[in-house]
Amino acid sequence: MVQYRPAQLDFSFAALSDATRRGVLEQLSRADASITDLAGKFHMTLTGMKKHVAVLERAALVTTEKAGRVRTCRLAMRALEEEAAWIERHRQLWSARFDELDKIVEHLKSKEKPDARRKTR
Amino acid sequence: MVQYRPAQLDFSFAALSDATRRGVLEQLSRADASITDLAGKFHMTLTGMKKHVAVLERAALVTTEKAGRVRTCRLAMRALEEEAAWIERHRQLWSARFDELDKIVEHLKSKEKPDARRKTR
DNA sequence: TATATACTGAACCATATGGTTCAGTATCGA
DNA sequence: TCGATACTGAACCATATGGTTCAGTATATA
Repeated sequence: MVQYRPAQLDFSFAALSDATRRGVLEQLSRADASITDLAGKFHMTLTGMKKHVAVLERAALVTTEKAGRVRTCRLAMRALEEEAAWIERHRQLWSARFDELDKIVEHLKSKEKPDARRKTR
Repeated sequence: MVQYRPAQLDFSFAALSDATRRGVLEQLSRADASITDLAGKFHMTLTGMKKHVAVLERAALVTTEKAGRVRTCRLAMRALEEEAAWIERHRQLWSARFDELDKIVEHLKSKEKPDARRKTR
């Protein structure tokens, strides 16, 4: 039931492109935290941190829930599955392509061997 | 010898956060291409496509070389290794954390069983 | 040599991002 | 009930992004 709208990957890769937000994810992987906790840890105003958390929520990497005054942030269960899938798919495509190139290079090398030392560049 | 400056991940995740650029990577995984090729394929001006390619180069996902009039774009060999590593590391951290939560949930469930049907929410 | 091709760079535009401050509102605890 | 705490929202700011047009420069080609 996961929506594969292209925008989803846009949002999650964009969310991962900021070191503070990657830090927040790392932090949340250790323990849930409030906005105040996170703002303190990353030396930032509450408002600033709230924006980062909003970006992580939009990317569905984090969920939050407010109880009383405190909004608690936690990792989303599905976190990073889609992103890992995209990257893995492409790594495979590409390594296939590089294997091809390797073969071509090997082929060229074997043809060169007979009269080596022709053009170095 | 790969530089692990934090900015590198910033650049590569940012590069991946745009559907056009992901499309360009996909295209390049099939064959090298000139700026003109790519601009045509993605219905964009040369100048616009050149900017996207510049972003992919900054992220070290693509390399380019100019021969005569034509600049040829190709995938960088190292492409996506670092990004995949980051994501995998975190997927592991997080699944560990979710396993913990599962245990806690199981524990609570077993305690609840005696008098189930308490609070549905 | 003249023309077409392929790119490059500057300038511009609208919108997004990453941060702030300031002025609230809501809730907790003494 | 009063003060402190925790967040929220609006407004602002500088810079980045994703695109364009226009005016070049360099290279192929007829």
